[in-house]
Amino acid sequence: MTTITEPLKKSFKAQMLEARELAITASVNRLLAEKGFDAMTVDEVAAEVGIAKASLYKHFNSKEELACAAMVQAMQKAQAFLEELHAQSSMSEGQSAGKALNKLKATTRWTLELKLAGQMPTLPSHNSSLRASLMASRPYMDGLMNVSDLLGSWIVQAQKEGDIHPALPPIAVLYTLYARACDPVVEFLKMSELHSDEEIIDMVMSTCFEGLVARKN
Amino acid sequence: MTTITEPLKKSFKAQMLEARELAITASVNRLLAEKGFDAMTVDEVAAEVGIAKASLYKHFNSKEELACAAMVQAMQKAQAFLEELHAQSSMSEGQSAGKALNKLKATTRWTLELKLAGQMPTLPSHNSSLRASLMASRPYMDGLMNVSDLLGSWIVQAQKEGDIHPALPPIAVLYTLYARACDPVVEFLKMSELHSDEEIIDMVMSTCFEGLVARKN
DNA sequence: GTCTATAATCAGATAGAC
DNA sequence: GTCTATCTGATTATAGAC
Repeated sequence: MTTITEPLKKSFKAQMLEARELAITASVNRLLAEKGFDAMTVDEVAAEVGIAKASLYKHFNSKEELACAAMVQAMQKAQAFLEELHAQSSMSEGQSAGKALNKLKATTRWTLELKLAGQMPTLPSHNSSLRASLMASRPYMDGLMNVSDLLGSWIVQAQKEGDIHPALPPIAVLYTLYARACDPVVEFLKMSELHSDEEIIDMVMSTCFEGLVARKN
Repeated sequence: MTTITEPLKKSFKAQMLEARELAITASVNRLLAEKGFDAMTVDEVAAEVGIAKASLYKHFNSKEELACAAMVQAMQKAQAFLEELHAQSSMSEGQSAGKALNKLKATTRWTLELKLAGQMPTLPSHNSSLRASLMASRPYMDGLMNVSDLLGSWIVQAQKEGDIHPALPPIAVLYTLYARACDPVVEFLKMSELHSDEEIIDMVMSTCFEGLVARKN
């Protein structure tokens, strides 16, 4: 009777496939964080996953698709984090945790922690084939829109609450926060080995939100 | 009589050579700013300079040397700018222009202007063969030391004057300023075409020095 | 020193057996 | 779907004539 076994079989195979692809995107994500898209080779990915390069190409049609899948996964993680934060803050209306600025700070801190842990995939700074692929990827763009909308609303709210400089266009604030995901200051400070990860995060957070100039208030 | 003509001849040839190499580094500098080291091909450089690729390799032994020469030239330009600033401020002791913070701001603004003009060569964010070559290049490292020393002294002075946040290690401030040379926020804002170059610079300057958070003082 | 032509290498992608 | 072996194209670098 195939009516019973077939669906189960299919589901099992699908699970194996999904697991394999998750292992792949995890490796890609790590390599993308470590060396970036250009320096990452498909051979390396295959070696790290432990399968042949040709097998990779059964799952993904190109190096760009490979990287896209990893970026989409990372974007989904970001979405999950933001939604969690959103849900938490709804339960603490009026309290400090509910303040928009604090949500922005928590997000930025999370980003820096991810980066220091070597788990933040980095986009090429210049235009490249990967950029084009990402812009053509619905799941990625949807995720990006989602994240940007939520962060954007927090930025506007924080400006209303007088916590974020009101003269700055929200888009500029958004970009400034996004830029923390690829801030070279983090790597430089890490390389200097003079500070702990926590200290590095605190310094970058401070320069980002408080600025370099001393405050008198 | 070779005693008269020879030196002149030699000097002329040397001048031609220097001019040619200046044309080369200028092209490399532009391409480095536009697409970065990895995406820049030696063929492109040759095409833009208007000579054969093999001729390039008579002047420079590798792609890395080519890029190094351009980076050294850019570094020298920076040195010249800083020294000019230093000399100017010596003549206006006690005045606003002589304040260390203002020199740091002027330097940052100059960096952003260069970047917006497409004349700021960008290093690969991750380790690469170029990094190794630069670290092995005496003229580059000498220039970097020079620039860092001068900026470092201004940072310390600005902290003494109470203008820069005193809790920040000077090295963190230095890195934060260096990072403006490859700040993706500049490109993102430029691409959005919502703001003029001046506005972009003002926004980046503001977030860098004043921070995102509103100031009450 | 400049050129044309070519070598050498590396990395993305594919063929075809199993 | 996975493998080994191979193709293809791009790119760095060089040989050798002038």
